[in-house]
Amino acid sequence: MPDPASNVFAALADAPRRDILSALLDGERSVGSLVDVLSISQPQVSKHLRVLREAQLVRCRAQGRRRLYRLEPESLRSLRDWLTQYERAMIERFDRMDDYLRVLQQPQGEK
Amino acid sequence: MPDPASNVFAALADAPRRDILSALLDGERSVGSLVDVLSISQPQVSKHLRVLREAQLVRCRAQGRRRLYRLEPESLRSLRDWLTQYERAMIERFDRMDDYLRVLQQPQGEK
DNA sequence: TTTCCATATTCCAATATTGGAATATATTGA
DNA sequence: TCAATATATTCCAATATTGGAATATGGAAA
Repeated sequence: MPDPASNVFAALADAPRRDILSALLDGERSVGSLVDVLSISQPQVSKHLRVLREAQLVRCRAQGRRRLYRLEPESLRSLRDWLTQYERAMIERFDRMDDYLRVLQQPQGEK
Repeated sequence: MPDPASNVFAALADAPRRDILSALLDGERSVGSLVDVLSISQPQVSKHLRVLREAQLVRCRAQGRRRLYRLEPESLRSLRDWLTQYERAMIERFDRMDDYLRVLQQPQGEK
């Protein structure tokens, strides 16, 4: 899965990983602290963190023998950018016509 | 993968499926029209559409023997809502302190 | 009804992902 | 150096996902 967008979505497609991100919402946390908060084994947490790291969704710094993980805003921002184009397209269509007219709309792009 | 959020992210984790969504940006399209635009086989397109349908990312209506697919705004909107909580948390933190202070910040939630 | 066209489904082999258990690495303290 | 702590990695069996080929379904036209 080489392209960055696929990595991000695949990383987010697993509930335990979203739980990890959610636990990082209020700031940096060590791996052990994540193990305590979530009910996942330490090796699993480390594996999930690796996936999140490779998707650039989290960043990690060492402090003594702990690794402190925090959210990486950049990756979430590019996700938002991806979403924005769809929202814009929807809004344009909603602006152009109401629901009733949309039902009557001809399909586009047929050969 | 039973929860809706995981379904949405998993559906988006595949580039061909994002290509399909992108092709639907300017309106409804039949399956055959998608096969022409993207370079994927018809059975593959149908399979991808099924995944997108089950994630509620697209809707389908029949017109004669064709199936016309279009984007489903609701699902994208809930994705945006999920994102928003992270953006809010980031913005709050950025408002509270600049980068230099963030480096000095104590980790939270240690036992 | 028979045939054609558009789409969906099934089967299969290859590949990827998951969780658990065990183990490895690295840092700290005695 | 040795032991303890924190985290990461590896190995394995089970399960899931992918693409291709073949086939099935269902509507439309003759």
